[in-house]
Amino acid sequence: MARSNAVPTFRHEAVAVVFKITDGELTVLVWQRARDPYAGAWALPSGPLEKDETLGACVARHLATKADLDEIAHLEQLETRSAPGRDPFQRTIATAYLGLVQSTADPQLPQNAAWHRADRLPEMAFDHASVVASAIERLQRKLSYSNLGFGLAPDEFTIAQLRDIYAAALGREVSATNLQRVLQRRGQLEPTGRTAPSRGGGGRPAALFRFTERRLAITDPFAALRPGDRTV
Amino acid sequence: MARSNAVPTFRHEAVAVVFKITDGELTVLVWQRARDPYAGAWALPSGPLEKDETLGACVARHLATKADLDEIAHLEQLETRSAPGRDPFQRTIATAYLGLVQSTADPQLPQNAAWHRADRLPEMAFDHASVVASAIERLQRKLSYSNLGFGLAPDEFTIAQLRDIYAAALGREVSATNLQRVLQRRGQLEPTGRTAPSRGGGGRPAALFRFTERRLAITDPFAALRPGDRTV
DNA sequence: GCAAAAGTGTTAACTGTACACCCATGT
DNA sequence: ACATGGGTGTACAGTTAACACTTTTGC
Repeated sequence: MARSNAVPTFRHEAVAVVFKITDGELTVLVWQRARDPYAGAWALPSGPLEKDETLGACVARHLATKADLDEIAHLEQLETRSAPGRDPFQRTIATAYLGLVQSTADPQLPQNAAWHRADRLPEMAFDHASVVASAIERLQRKLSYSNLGFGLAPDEFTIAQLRDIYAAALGREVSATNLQRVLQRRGQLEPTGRTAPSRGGGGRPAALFRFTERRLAITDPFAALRPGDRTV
Repeated sequence: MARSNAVPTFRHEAVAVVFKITDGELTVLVWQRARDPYAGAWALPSGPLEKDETLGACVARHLATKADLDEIAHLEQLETRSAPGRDPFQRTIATAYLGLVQSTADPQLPQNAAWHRADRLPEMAFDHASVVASAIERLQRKLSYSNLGFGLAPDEFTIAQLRDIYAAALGREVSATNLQRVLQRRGQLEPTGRTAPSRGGGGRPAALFRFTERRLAITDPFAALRPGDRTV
C-alpha cells in the first residue's frame, strides 16, 4: 500500500519471425519502414497488444490482417525483449514469436513487405536482427529433436523435396537417404501410397510422403542421460 | 494513424522460479501471500518492472532484496504469460525466469518464504503452478544437453553427491557410474585431485570433482541430424 | 579379514552416417 | 539399351545403459 498506484505501465507489442522456404532458401517475412525511427530499414511484422488480448492472439491477428497470413502452420513464443533503449522513441517491451508457413503457401503481400533470405538480412530496425538470429537457432535445434518440419514442408512431398527444405533451414547439406531413415524411424513420416508426377528426363518416380502429425511433437526427447530400461 | 496515442499500456512484472536441491529433493522458492488475490496461497517471487529497468535486472533485484539471494548461479528467461484473467484484480503481464541456486547456499529467508518440494507444490496463486511446470521441463531437458548442473551442484562434489542432485532434479534414479562417464566425456567435469573426508563406516574415499565451466555451455548440441564429417 | 563405498572394464543395444548397390522410368 | 534420379542394404562409428569386477578405505 502506501503509494497506491505508483506502478509504471508499458507499451507492449508482439513481434513475429515468420519463416518460409522460398526457392530453396530459408526466408523471413519483413517490412520496409516508412516512418522514423529506422525509416527505410526493414522490420519484422509487429503490432501493439490490445486491451483484452493474449500475446498469441495479437501475433495471429496482425499476421492475418496486415499480411494475408491466415495459414500459419505453427506458432510459438520465443522470448521477450525489454532493453529500455530498444525503441529510441518510446519504451516498448516486445515479445517475439516464431511462425512457420508451408512452402506451398503463397500469401498476397503488401507492397512494402517481402520474403528476405535469412542468412543475408538487410539493415534491420530495432533489435530485430538479433531476434531473427534467436529464431533461427530455435528452428534449427527444434528440427533436430521434433517433427517441426511439418511447418515448412507441403502437405505431401518427396524425400528429395524434404531434403531440400531441411538443407535450406539448417544451412548445410543433408543426405536424403539418412533423413528418410531417421524421420521414419521416429514415426514422423508415412507414405501416402502415391508417387510424384515425372519431371521429365527419366528416373524412378518418387514416392510421396506426409507427416503423421501436423502439430508439434517431441520425437527425440532425450539427447543423453535418457532413462533406460532398468531405472524406472 | 487516426487516433494518435490510443495504444494501451500494461503492468509488467518479472516472476522467478528458483530451484535448489534441499535435502536431496528439488525445491522451489515460494512465498505465502498475505493479501488478496489468493490470500493464503503460495506464489513465486515476483515484482513490478521499474521504469528504466531490464526484465533480467528486475528479477535479480527482487531476489537480492526480498530474499537474501545475491548468489544466483544461473538465471535465464523462460516465457511470458499474457492471459487477461491471470490476475483477477488488474491485468498484469508476467515474464518468468528460471533461476538456480547451489545446494550449499543457505540464504536467510523471510518468515513467509520457504523452499517447497517441486513435485508436491501447495495451492499456488495465479498461473504459478503451470509456470513451475514449464520451468521443471526446461530444467530437465537442459540438464541433458548442457552443463547446467553447475547451477545446482556445490563448487566441489563427489560423483555420488552429483548423482543425488541429478536424480532429484530429473525425478528418477541416475547411475553414478554412467553419469560420471558421460559428463567427463563431454568435458564438463574435472577432478580437483583432492578426496572427500570419510563419512565413517569404511569405504573408499571419494574423489572430488568440479565443473570446468561455471556458465552455461551446450555440450551435446545435436540430438540428431548432426552434420557429420563429409557434409561440410 | 571383512564390509562398505568408490571407481573401472567390458559388453550389448541403439542411433546415425557413409557408401555401395538395386529399382523404376523416360528417351 | 542406357542414362537418370529414387530407394534399399549394409557396414561402420559413436554414444550410452547395464553389470561384473577391482580398488581403497574404516573397523
